[in-house]
Amino acid sequence: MPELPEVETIRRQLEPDLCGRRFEAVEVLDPYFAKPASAGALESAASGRSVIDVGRRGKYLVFELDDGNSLVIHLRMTGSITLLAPDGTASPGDARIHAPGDPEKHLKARFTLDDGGEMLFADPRRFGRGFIAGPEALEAYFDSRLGVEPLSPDFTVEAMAAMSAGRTGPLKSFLLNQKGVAGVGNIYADEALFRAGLHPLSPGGSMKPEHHRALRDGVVEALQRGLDLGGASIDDYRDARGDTGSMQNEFLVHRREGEACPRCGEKIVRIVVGGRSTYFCPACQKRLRRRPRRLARQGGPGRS
DNA sequence: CGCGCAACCTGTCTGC
DNA sequence: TGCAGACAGGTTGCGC
Repeated sequence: MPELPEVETIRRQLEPDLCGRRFEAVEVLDPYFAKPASAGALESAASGRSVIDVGRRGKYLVFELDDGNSLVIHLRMTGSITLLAPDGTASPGDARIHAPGDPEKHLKARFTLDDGGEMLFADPRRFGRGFIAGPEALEAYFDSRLGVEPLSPDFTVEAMAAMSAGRTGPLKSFLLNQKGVAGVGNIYADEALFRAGLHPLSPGGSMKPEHHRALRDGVVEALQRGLDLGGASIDDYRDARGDTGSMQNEFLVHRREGEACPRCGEKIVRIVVGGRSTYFCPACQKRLRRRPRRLARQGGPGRS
């Protein structure tokens, strides 16, 4: 569920209320949450520590602690974080209320704050993870998994060209690979490709300079739109206040199979790419040829 | 190294 | 109503 816009929305809500606060108590209710480390290790490393900063890298939330270590949380598919006010105010999406059946069935971790508030992590599908890491280990962890931050100045047309060069896999898979652009998931990959006018099955390396720019811009615009709307709530997603986002009301193609393309009116099609549902407009998003056009002759404008 | 796909889990919805 | 099967925002590991 949560991709960059959703995670960033949560981060922005947590930051002002969490910075300067101390984790009075930390309870890991499901050992899966702390895997591969132990629940006890996470509890003891985080409890008693104050939060210096709340950051984000790709889809990871990073709570920087006062001892130099960081608590890192990834929501994966269905994880959610809910911040409860000191007075115990239960917001509409309160994980304990939202969960069907047993009120605490999906609650996986509880971080009690020194002002009486609570940060709750819930996750019905149990894919979400939390761990503690020192600065060097954390840098190595992210460096080995994540590429450029798409909303940073580093995400240039040149960067897009470099990371896609020579790739034979489909553009959709390329966007989902976090080592290229960090933070794009299934929703925003479809939206970005539509905005760029690119076919999800076109090979990454088939893009020409104008396509590099179009895709870079498409990714930025799709993510920024999602951020402006507080994320997309298809099913489970709620922000840290328990509210839904509204990006789902403005999907251009994602989950709109059979509906009219907002640009040309053609019916939107659903295919499966890399095991993931993929939606696009067959009229607006034409496939590119296998390889980029070569210079016609040896004597052409050379590479100086 | 790049790529495709199964696996990890649980819940919900659809079709028979 | 019951039940099998498909599908769901992500990432990792394995085989080729």
